[in-house]
Amino acid sequence: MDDLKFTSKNCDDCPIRHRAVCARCEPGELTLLEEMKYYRSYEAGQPVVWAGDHMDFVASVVAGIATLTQTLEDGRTQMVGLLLPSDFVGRPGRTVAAYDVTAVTNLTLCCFRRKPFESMMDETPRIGQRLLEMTLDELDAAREWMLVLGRKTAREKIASLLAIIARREASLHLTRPSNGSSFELPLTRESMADYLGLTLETVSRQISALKREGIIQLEGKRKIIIPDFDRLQVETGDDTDGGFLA
Amino acid sequence: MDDLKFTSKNCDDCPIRHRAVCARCEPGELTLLEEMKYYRSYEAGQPVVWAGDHMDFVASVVAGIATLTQTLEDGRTQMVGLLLPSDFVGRPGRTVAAYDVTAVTNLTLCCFRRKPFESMMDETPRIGQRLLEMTLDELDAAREWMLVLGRKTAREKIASLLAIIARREASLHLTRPSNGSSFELPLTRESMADYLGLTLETVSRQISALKREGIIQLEGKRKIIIPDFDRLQVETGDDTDGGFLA
DNA sequence: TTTTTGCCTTGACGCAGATCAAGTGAGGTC
DNA sequence: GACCTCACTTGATCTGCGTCAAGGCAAAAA
Repeated sequence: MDDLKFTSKNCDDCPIRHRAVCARCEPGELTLLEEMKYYRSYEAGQPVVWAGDHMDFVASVVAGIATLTQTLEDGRTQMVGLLLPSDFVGRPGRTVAAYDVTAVTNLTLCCFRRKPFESMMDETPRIGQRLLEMTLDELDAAREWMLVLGRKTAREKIASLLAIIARREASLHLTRPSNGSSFELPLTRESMADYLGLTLETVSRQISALKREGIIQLEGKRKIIIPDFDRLQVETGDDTDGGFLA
Repeated sequence: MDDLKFTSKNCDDCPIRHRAVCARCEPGELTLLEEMKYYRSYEAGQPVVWAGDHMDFVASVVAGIATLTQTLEDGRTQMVGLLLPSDFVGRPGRTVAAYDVTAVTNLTLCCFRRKPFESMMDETPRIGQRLLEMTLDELDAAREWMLVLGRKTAREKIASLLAIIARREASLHLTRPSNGSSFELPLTRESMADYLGLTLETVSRQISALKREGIIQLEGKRKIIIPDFDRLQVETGDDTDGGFLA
């Protein structure tokens, strides 16, 4: 775990920046939240909760990456969400986890007990509004992923995933994805397969193919370099007019 | 179109029951909403909006069925949502439609101009709360569908769709899905294929197979009878312990 | 009545991706 | 140094579903 220092008593210099409850808040507005929050850490690979477990807290991701997955009885697994720092876990008004949550890397959560969080929400409409915004964004992401899962080829799926990670990586540095950008893959081949609705062998083969054709470069097994982002973008099968939503 | 009579001036006897804004509201609380609402009708097959269009209203479905779809440039189509009466269309804070919305049957929407709706939301936290709940439900549905799209076989996909429709149908009559229940399919084979990430031929073949094996019965092409709901449930591949979320 | 149109079914065939299986290579432990 | 394990790669084969093509049937149009 990183050496995060959790000393702040108000949101402005809170290092956590759990988007739902801290970003943009009025100074002093969230004193109660500050008082009821606490932290939990998980090792890479550890489960956070299992679907069906009782869950008496909601949380936001402080550091690390977690996944939301669903599993059929025969073991088939589908990842339904990827949780990055500032993402929200759990759902007000529900006491039972709907999905398996697993730490992919070492993970720190900033937790709030459910009950006080819910009454806080009642008193501070701002929190509910932020949560609504975030949930709508997640819904859009889920729907975009439905298109990927339902209609794209294995190759397009891989390209889509890489493009999404590259874009997200770039947005951390407040830039557009550019040529020559590189990043460390946070997921194993198997996790990628679970996200894309493929097998790990197919993931491996398609990554090899993209590499062979020079669309991506590999350093080791996990570091990806994208020499020409537009070329990768073409492989996703998406509209090329760069049409981001206004 | 049905002969709905839109005469009511408050929510209690409003025949519309747009869940987001009317259900459970305090009498008189939503007078402003009542004043700013208006209705639009669409014929079966008509587009409501195209992705990318400017959209100056939000709405809820009064009668009929609509679909949300996404399309790749080469024409591959994926349905990402099915809108039934009381479902909400559009999104506060966004002026551009993210998906194609199409009327499947004849359709009536109850619309609110965006601006007044948004200020109404600011003044009436209850509306935001309802919208958050609904959005979270939609998110769960989208994620459940990701599992269907990513990991289920064609046969399981069809069974899942039929089970969902049967359940929804039953809930309209406030019962659990029972043996011998029947319903009219609201979708063509092609729309089902778009929803399930299949081709219409595969949909047709799998429906024929389920019929041949007596798991479903057909009357005409659209009327489905389910002699034994548990047998259908088995075909979905889902957990059998009937585990609904608490 | 015949023709057209929209929606659906069924068959034959091919291929993308799953499955099964063997092998590689880096890091860790003894 | 020898051995193990874990993540990944690659090959051979199989198969579920897509693709292409030819009807069928009922309602609407002519």
